[in-house]
Amino acid sequence: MPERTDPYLQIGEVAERTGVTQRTLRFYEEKGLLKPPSRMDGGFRLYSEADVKRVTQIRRLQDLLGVALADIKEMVDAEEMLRELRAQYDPESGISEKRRQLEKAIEVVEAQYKIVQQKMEHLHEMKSQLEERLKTFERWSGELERLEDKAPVAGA
Amino acid sequence: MPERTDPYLQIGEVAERTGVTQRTLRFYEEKGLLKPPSRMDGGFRLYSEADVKRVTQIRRLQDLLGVALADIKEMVDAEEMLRELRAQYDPESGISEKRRQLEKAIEVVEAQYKIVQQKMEHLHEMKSQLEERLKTFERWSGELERLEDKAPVAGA
DNA sequence: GGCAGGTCTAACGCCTACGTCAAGGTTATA
DNA sequence: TATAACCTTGACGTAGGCGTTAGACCTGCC
Repeated sequence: MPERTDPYLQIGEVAERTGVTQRTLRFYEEKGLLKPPSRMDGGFRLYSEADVKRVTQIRRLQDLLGVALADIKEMVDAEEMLRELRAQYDPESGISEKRRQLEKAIEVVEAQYKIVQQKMEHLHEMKSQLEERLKTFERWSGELERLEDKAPVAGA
Repeated sequence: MPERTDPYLQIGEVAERTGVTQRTLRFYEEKGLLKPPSRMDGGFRLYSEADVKRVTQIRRLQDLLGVALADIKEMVDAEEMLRELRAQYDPESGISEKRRQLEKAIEVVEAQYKIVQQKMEHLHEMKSQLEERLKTFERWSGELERLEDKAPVAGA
């Protein structure tokens, strides 16, 4: 009788593994970014590995794209729809419903894609500029060195 | 007698041209992100073109790097030091002082550079993943279409 | 010199994304 | 069965980044 369902995790472990606080996990749940996890009899939250992934995903979107949690909710909601789409893969019910969901998902992902692209372009520009500046600095540094050789520091 | 100094701008124009509010401009000044601009006799702020550039620079750092204004202050402070370095380009006074300033500037710019690089790497990953997903969506879309052909929508 | 429209400072407000108690219930282990 | 370690739900607090309002002042123009 193997209790092989999933190695469920308590909130503390999830917090440790994801690097966020327990408060943040409850907060995300409150805001609908994480679906309410299952519970032990006593009320303790039990998270799955999928939840852990979801959290790291959220953090990446926050950090990389710098978008608000409300927008991130849109994105993860779309993901959730996709899970459902993939799960109920019976071609029986609601094909047009599925099409609508799929189109919504495409929309969201494409929006995300555009943000990523724009960011990358702008970052590329910025990178070039920074490289320019670093080169300038090296030149200056060389010039300063020559000046120091000619006129050694006072007190030396 | 040409009054050719600089076409100085009032706060409203700067706000319009940079896309930030007047409040934001005063706020940045308060926080040391913008040096106190000159004033008209009556007290109205008079900004230069350099100030406009500074503002757009600040916004880019905010938007692209997502760093706090305090950190941005460090960056723009370094820039200011460089202006000074470039301005007083007499090799007379304080060579070692200049070296220190230059090294500080290099430090700041390199830090910024690393942030940019990391962001770009992560964004690149994310981009690949998004492309994968879009391909998957296209496949699904095709499958759905075939299903719809076989079993036309109810009500048609 | 009077009016419209722009600007000034000061001060309080607000939203986001959590931090930080407090008081009490749960679980595992000895 | 008791005790340490963990978790629960409130509820208030906070930091950053401005928004908004009030009341007064300036500027340009007729």
